Amino acid sequence: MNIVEQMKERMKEEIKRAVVSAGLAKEEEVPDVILEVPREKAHGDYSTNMAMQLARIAKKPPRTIAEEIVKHFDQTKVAVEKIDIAGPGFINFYMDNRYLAELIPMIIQAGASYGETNVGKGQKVQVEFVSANPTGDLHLGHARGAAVGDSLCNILEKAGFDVTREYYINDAGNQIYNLAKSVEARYFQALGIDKEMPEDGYYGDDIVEIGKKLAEEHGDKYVNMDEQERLAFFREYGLRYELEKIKKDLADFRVTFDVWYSETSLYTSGKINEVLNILRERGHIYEKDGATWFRSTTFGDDKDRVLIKQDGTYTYLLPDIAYHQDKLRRGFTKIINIWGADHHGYIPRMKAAIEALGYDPDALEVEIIQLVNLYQNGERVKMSKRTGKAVTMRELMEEVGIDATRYFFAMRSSDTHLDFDMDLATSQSNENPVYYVQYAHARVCSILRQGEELQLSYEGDLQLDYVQTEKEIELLKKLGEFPSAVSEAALKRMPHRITGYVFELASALHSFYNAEKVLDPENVEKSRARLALMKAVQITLQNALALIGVSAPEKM
RNA sequence: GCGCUCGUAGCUCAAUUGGAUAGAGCAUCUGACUACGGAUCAGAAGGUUAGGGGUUCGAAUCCUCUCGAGCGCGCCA
Repeated sequence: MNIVEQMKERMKEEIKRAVVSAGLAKEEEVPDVILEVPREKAHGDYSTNMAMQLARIAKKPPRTIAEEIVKHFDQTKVAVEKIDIAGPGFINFYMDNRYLAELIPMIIQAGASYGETNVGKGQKVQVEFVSANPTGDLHLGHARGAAVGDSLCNILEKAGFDVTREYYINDAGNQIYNLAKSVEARYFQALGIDKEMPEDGYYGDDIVEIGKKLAEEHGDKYVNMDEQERLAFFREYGLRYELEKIKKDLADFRVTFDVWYSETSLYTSGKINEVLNILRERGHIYEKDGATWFRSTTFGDDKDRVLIKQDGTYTYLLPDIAYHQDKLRRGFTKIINIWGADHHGYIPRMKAAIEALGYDPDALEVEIIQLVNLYQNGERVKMSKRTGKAVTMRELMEEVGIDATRYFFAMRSSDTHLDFDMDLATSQSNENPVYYVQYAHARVCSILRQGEELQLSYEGDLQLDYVQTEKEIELLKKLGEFPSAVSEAALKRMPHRITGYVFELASALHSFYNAEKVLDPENVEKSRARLALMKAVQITLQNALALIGVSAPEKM
């Protein structure tokens, strides 16, 4: 807990004490004190709505209550300079903000760990994201999921959760058969032999590549082979090729996973049969029309769901239920799935399954990522899976750059539709917010370099009294907010809060920079104190950018 | 037809989850120290939060209806 948070806690306690000693409510009746930073600067540094909340309990008008609270509030206990009552009964506190300078040495000492909190209390959380089928290139939507998922994981870790990142590989079922058939067709075509693509084939360039590669490496070796044998080989080959490509794309996007979980492994390990038996024993299974059904309507789903088809094969749902049971058995008390919007209708049946297995359905949380529309040259680029003409994640990284792409996706709340403007994201100008933040960092680095050249050090004893102008106080406040920004973003699963935070911090830095000089050869102590402030800003910018997977360049 | 998500400045998005005069960026307009890096800063203008009704001290946020958009509604994954 840093100084800002400590002060906030002390303020809350003092407000509560004042309420009780004013006789407005008994100790146990006092609602949780909400202490906010008002939007308006004119409303002070902190503000509470306690008087309004007490209106019902104390049976008095809010403004009267506010006056009594203020009367009993001991300013000397906390660094409060002035108190106002405003509007319908807000109590506004104006602080003596000199204490904030203590943040500087604290942040420098914390270094890369600054911003860490323990709101997660070590809770074991599993986050499953991307999980794209290994049948083609990752595209725009996957990129958004990857950026949001990875940022969320970073944030959760920073906030004290024990996070496992997981990718579910759909390497079983129909689509993999289609992959094998598609590879087969492209292989024959590469050899100049006419062969039709399967009906639900994959038309991406990557499959064409695989066909060529196979033809080059193995010639016509597979042409006359037994079809089953041939398809089995192509299946494995295609799968491995696609998976390696996905891993490479994601790693280059700065996204790595702890676990790559194979759907096929659920078949071979017997976990599918096991979960089926459990559901059966619990009475949630029935047979109808030659198929096996899960009575998910018992748990609020629209209709019951087929688990085993007439032909004896499994639907997608069954292994997925087994997978989710496995997650819970591994000791995760919270499992977060990040899904594309086209899967949102799937949530009720998955929750139903978890409940049917005897777990709390709230253990599963699904974050929906809305679809991305791509615009280029002012026109909407329509995506098509069939023609393989979708913009791939690889293209996006190469054309737009990793920093800009990750920042752009992390910037927006993920539950809204997103228009991705390629021209804007590619432009290396002030239209692009990522440069604004990175520029702030480069600027700070530059100042620190020049401080070194002048033989000025921020190490050792500092005279922090020099840090006191309005711009510096603003900057310090922002620095102090970082840990609570992390906690908020983690608890509300909102990575875009961090993007917002880092932008505000950059803004405070630029504003300070234009108003005050850091290096003043005439005043060594002042320069040193301000250099230390710059160091604290540098650390915080780096830590915040790291959370969203954006680099912090020293020069641009 | 039913369900889910959504509709906020000209554009792209926020809004501390029910709080004060709804905020940023871009675009537009006016300015800035012969620049510790001008990819910056200071300021102006821009709104009936799609629309109506309701709940209460108080609503962009909760309830309801209408309009509009996207996505679902398979023994596909």
